[in-house]
Amino acid sequence: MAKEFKTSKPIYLQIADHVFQKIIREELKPGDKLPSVREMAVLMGVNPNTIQRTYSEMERMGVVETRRGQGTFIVENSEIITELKQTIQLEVISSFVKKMKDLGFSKEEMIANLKSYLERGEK
Amino acid sequence: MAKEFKTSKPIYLQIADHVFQKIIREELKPGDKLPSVREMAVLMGVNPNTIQRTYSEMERMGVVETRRGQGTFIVENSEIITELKQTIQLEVISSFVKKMKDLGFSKEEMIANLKSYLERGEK
Amino acid sequence: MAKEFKTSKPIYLQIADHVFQKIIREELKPGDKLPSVREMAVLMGVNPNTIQRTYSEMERMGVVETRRGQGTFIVENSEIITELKQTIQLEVISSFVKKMKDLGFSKEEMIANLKSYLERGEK
Amino acid sequence: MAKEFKTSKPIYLQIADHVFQKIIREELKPGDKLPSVREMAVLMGVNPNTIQRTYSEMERMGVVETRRGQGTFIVENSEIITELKQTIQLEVISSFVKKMKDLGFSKEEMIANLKSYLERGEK
DNA sequence: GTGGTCTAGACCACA
DNA sequence: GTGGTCTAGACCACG
Repeated sequence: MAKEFKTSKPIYLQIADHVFQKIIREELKPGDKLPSVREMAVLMGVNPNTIQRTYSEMERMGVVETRRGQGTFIVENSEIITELKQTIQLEVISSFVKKMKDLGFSKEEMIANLKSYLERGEK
Repeated sequence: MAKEFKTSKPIYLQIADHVFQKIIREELKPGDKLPSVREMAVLMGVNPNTIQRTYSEMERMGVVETRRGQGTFIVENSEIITELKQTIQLEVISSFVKKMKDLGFSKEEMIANLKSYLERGEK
Repeated sequence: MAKEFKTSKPIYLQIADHVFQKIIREELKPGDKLPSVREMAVLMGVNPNTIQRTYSEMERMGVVETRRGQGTFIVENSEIITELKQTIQLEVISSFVKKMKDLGFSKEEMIANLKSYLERGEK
Repeated sequence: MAKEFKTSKPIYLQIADHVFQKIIREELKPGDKLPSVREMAVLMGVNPNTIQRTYSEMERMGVVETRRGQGTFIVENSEIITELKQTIQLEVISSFVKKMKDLGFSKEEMIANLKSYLERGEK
């Protein structure tokens, strides 16, 4: 399916993002089973080691849990998802604000420039 | 002085960013001489080779020029500053937008969330 | 094998030229894998860092791409070969013309002298 | 007069070329006196050390001779000039031919490509 | 003194 | 295994 990866970011994290987006779009819901490591490896066209890392990372983040002999599942606790989204968003925004401030932009300019970027058309 | 670097980004690029910010803040102006490779290495607490790489990269970007046996200088072309600011800003904003989009936010939400973050007080 | 380098030009660029020639002669084709950094270092009798630099430079020129953990490959784009040949040829010719002009030769003399050299038999 | 130098070639050699061209154009003839090192340094806007090197190099090539207490002069032997021109030209042409051959061009192509380059307009 | 190149050897993330 | 980064220390041409 998706065989092209950016070179700038580790593939295992790109795949995690991919799964994470499916969760956000509710294509994957709490309790759903993820494909096995081997299946996913074939699906994504990568080495199983890479998927293993993806699953480990997602488990570390508390998004996913592995049940011995059964597979990997989205955690039942649905709050974790929204919490996670909040946390990541906060990081993204505060990092953005910091960088723009370093460039010498005021709060108003940040918003204005963001708007004009979005209006110029997305990518 | 500045001896702490993030682990995620190469040190030689972090130092380049550091110089760029000085340029943007006009602490460094067109024609100014940068510290010699060896001096800068001591200042930043890294190996001279690392600074060498920083300077090479900045020269490749057209921000800096080396004059044989004399040192490394900010290019005389004064447009470079605004160009640099534009380029960096574009990177920052597009990266922000991409990440927010991945989190499932619409354009309107991005702006709204940024506003509310800024109103809550900066960090 | 090839252990002799000119002193005038950086070794890492001489090795790049060496690879370019293999590409032009089609001993290396789009998609082909280059020797690993360490292998090439042994082959050319230089330090791995030097090869690293060669590969970086070639990637910056768009001739080569690296795939994480797999190695360095000639880019798939097959136009690259003709482009490369064009670019190098342009450099060679314009450098030649410049030098001959500095020696005080007119265009007609350049051509005439080149012809007579070629007719005397190549070296 | 000439204060801009290419970064690719040592300044002391660029100045030697400059003098050499004057000789070819007969603005400087055998027996003529060159400006003193200090004068020339001011003229070219460089460090006297650099001119010193230029003169040494030209003396090594047999184009120039220094007479103690009098200065630096173009050698009286006028053959040396034409010989020198011949030698350099031979180097330039044979190097050009070698490089073009490496690129896979036949003799006819070398001439044809040189012609078309020259017709496209000089720089 | 300046930047540019190179070696030797190390550690790292990634696949 | 792969490439990418970094340190330590050296030599060079140039000004």
